[in-house]
Amino acid sequence: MPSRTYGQYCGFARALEVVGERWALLIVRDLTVGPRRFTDLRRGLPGIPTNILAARLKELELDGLIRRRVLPRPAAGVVYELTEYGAELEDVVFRLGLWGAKSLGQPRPGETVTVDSLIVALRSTFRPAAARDLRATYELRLGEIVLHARIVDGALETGQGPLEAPDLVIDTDVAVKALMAGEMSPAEAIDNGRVRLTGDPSLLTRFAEVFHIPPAPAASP
Amino acid sequence: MPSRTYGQYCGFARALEVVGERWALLIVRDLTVGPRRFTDLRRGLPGIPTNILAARLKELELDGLIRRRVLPRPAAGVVYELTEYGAELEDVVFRLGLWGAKSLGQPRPGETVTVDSLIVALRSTFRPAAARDLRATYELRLGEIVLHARIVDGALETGQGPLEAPDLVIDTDVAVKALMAGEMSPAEAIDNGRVRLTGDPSLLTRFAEVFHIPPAPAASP
DNA sequence: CTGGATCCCTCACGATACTG
DNA sequence: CAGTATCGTGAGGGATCCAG
Repeated sequence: MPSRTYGQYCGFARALEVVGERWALLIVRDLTVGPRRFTDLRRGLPGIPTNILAARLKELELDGLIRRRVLPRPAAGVVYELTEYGAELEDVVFRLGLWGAKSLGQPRPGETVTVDSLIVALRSTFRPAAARDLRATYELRLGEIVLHARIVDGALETGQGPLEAPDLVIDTDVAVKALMAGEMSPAEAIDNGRVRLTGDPSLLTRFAEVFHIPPAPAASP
Repeated sequence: MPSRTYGQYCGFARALEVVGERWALLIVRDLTVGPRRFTDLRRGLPGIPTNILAARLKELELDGLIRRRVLPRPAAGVVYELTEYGAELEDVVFRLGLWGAKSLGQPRPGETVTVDSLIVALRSTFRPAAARDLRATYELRLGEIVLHARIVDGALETGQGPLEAPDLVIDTDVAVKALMAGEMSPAEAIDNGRVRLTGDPSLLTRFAEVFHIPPAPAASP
């Protein structure tokens, strides 16, 4: 049952046969953040039918991208995690995400933001060069969503949830995308109330430099 | 009619909404090689229904990835070509193709090879560093498929069809993949007759160095 | 509660025929 | 050559149910 094929002996076509099915790459995206339970994935993929999620997980496991692991006691349960082969897709996920971010205007009705997609957004926009001389911890809040980033020596660590004593808490909404894309300056963002800070305000400028969505090229009609 | 959506405000999800539909990225793949007519694309995508091809082209044009251009006389006709935004996907196509190439075993029954997919394969596996001191022209033949590559000063030029006086003509079949992946040495390839050469045989070794599929990591079960 | 399996319904896709 | 029209099929959407 090798899902639908393209009939071409070609690496790229083969890649699409493996991860080109609907939802598949979104599952991979969330798993690049870390191992996840069935229910975690379901929460992170609003609207995915459970049968589809189960089917994709089976296919991805069969193709060697993910591994199903039964947790030892007392945690009990099952997690899915990327194999090394699956993890090699991280870079593609990052680049495709950056490319797609350029087409992100305003959220459409009903669109939500998930923790893991935001973590991926931070990791994919992270510019080590711009973070060389920075040592800071951030806590980012978008409504219910809370996550954190720790920057040390040009390296980035991210995770869900709050931090004990972050250098800066950024309380915001989807406007953070405009900030990261350079469409809104930190000063503007504060002035119009789209971000509210707790901590060292100068770290917001660094944030926008370190997590940066490159601008789209001029439209060619 | 923004095809099916994922309901997430996320650059990556948006990217999949734009190019995640079946066939869409294969069309982009072929267009990275150059402008193509409807019929060219159809030939390069064996089995694509014409209504699907037409629908994808409309969607991709609407999303600003491709441009429909009516050729001036006397050529007459219509070509599709990537816009600058669409062309930014080239790198993702290359990387995904390399990743997928690792899962390419033997061709499955009925699988074909197309010119443009082979050109993309050459361009994505090309290693400028390995070609620094090389100046050579290759003609590659796989059955009916004929294409060429010209390497000058670490730069690569590719195209369909033969060349006037290539330094080396490589007459082969899908085994060329094993050669590029390092699974078969140039000597072996010649010995077992999977490649037949016309020209300077030593250039075959350079070919395998310059166009190289990196090996897969050890399987992690 | 997690981790799915099962059902039905719809629409995107596949195959083919046909037209400007 | 460059598509449009038609129609059948199966993957995906959505709700519900079940076992450990």
